[in-house]
Amino acid sequence: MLDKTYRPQEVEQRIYDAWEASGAFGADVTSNARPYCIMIPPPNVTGSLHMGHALTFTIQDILIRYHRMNGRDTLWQSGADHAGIATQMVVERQLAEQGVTRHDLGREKFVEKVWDWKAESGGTINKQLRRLGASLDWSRERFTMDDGLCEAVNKVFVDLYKQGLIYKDKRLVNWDPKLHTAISDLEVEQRESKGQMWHFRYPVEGQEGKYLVVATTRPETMLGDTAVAVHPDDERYRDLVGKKVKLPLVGRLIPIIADEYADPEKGTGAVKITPAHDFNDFEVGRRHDLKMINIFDRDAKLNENAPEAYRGMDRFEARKKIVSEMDSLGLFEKVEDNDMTLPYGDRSGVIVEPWLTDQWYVDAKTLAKPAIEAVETGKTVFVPKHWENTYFEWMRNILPWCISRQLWWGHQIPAWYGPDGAFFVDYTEDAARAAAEQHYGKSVELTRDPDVLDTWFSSQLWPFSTLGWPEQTEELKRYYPTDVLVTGFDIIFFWVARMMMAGLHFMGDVPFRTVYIHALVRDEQGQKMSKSKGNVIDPLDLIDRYGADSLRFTLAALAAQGRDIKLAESRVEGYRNFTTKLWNAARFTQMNGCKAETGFDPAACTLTVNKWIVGKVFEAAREATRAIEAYRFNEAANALYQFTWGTFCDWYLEFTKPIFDADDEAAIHETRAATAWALDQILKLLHPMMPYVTEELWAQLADSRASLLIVEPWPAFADSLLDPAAMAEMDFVVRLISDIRAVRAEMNVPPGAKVALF
RNA sequence: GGGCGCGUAGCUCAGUGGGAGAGCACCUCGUUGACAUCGAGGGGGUCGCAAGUUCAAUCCUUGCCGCGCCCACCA
Repeated sequence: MLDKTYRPQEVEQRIYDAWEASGAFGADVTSNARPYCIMIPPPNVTGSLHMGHALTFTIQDILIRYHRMNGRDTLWQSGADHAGIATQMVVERQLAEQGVTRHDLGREKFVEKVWDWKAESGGTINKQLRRLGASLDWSRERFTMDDGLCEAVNKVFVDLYKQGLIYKDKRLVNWDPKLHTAISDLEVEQRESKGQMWHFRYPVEGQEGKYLVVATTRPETMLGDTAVAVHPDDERYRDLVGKKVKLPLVGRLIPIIADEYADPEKGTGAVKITPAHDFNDFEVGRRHDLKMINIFDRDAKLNENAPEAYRGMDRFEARKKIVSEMDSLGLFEKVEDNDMTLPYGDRSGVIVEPWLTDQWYVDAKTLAKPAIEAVETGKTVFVPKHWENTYFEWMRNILPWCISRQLWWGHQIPAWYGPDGAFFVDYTEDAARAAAEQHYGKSVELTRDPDVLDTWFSSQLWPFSTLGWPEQTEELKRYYPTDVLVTGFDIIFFWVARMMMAGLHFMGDVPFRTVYIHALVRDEQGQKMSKSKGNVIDPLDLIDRYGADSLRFTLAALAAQGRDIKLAESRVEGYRNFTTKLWNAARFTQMNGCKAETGFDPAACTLTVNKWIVGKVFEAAREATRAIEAYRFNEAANALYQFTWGTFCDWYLEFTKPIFDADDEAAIHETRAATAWALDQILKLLHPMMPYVTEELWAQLADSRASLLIVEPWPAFADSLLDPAAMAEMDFVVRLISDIRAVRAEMNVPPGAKVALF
């Protein structure tokens, strides 16, 4: 006999272990079944399960379990991302506690430390994913820095280089002065900020007492000014073009140039040009062949190109000093408040600095073309569709992708430098050496480029690198392109777009047929969850208290398309009650001797009430199927919830009571079988969303039957199962009883008292 | 500046060209038998505002207001 309540804490672990041990999660590359593949968005190796993970992996697991039950050979590829910056920061922080920096250790030792850290702490999220019930193929777990994946990264880099799609360039990058690395545009976060705009007088050369007034939000960069620009049509300054101003504090003479970049409406109409420290100024500098004077070091402190008094000074201190110096020279005109957005590094939280460095770039514009076309022609479809606009918008305006990072943890760039700085990019050091020898006519000392690649450079290969590429494996042939990618909108640019580009370029086909973009999970008030706000709901805590199934079902029920999920704990509680309800319904059937009967034919039921529940099962199954196929998980969840509670428990089980209490053996027999059958269908239908409780009930309701997960097909029925006459009759009875109850309530008829209706 | 999404019951959210819904919360009644993590019943909403299309609009169109997000720019 079943216990009175379901206690998930006591069964989940055991069930998961049994599933995993059975090998049922594994893909079978030799199978004749149609494949179905989802690539897990590899969580950061530093990660631990947060609510966003819980949502995305629940959805993926629902899809995987659903298709597995439908007989597909499912591959849900597991693995983790090495997460360059994030991981390096974690390990550096640990070292800092011991008063050690990575430079004290040296590169090799440091990287060793990171691997040690990974071995010890890197598996956290995988344990947590198991608790959620995720049926990933753990046997194929990959890491973005596995040997095979490293080889793929290496090949992609060298191939693209040889195709002219990767190149080295000296230009401005977003420099993170805290982490001492370049970052890509996407890793820069624009934040609103109240700034100020200062107006300074630059004395015009040879015209005593005449000034050109420039406005700037960044006074400290004036030390690197190499021109002042005015608009060619600006009457106010026309006579000054071609003349020079004397840069205060520095003494350098810099030209006044005409360039359309200067906007007469903004500031004073005259803009100082600092080509080495501003993206727009850089372009102006290129057009006018201006000198580029770099005045910052890697910490964004003033360097030797600044006047002596400023050297070594932090950029913001320098700003104050410059303003006060200009003031005392009588060259400060005014300052006004100015709202602006400032660029912050998304990892470091400090303001990034445009800085002139040598970096490696991908020609994303070229790679984007087929990726745009693939979505335009529907080879890959976004669900919901409107995310395609976001994708197009970014892809059509894509800029070169800076892929080199000045870090130690990651894929080191396969480029080697000769003594004179000439470089050789090749698949192996030997090949590079050979190329160098040919170039120099002798063997020379080579040094490898110390930089590593942006983490996303390797994750963009995930859909095929995990399948063994560049080897032409059976897996690659079988599972690529994958069926669906499930992810949040926040990484459409970082990851989805880049997988599209890489997949099309190297595999000649899209990496996935469908991209399902789900919502963000927010707190009850709609705030983004964050540690600093203290509003984080920990999915593991919810699993502890309510069970994994309750959390999963809640997330599925709230996962409507096109809206963020505001998670209220009361919802989880409500769905926990649902699992209890289901459990007790099963207990009821057990108490009444209902057992699954082999060979039971639902179409052969004779009692109207049984025909009715068979028809209702049919309708629920049809609706759940339709909803899951359409990625409408909330509709599937609600349909099954309403059917299980509102139809099966509230009505059908009540109707069976008088049958079981009477002594019509034939009726009792049929009803027992029908009840057991209907409940079995419910367990199967709920299994993708609530795998644990359904598996436990499946095992307890009949002796020695095999795991629900392993053998049971998803319920699909012929239309003939629906008996319209029985459905109409019973629906009428249900409505009639409801009405009678309402009337009795309205008339205040005491329970048990009889009332005549006319 | 460009784009996207959202405003439905006290709260969290579904939904549809023709009856306005669910869960939670609230009120009334009910515990010997599947389930109080429950059952039966109930109160509560001019579906953001305005105009238009339509026999009919919460739903379609336009405008406005409010909220959120993304991208770009920012001397």
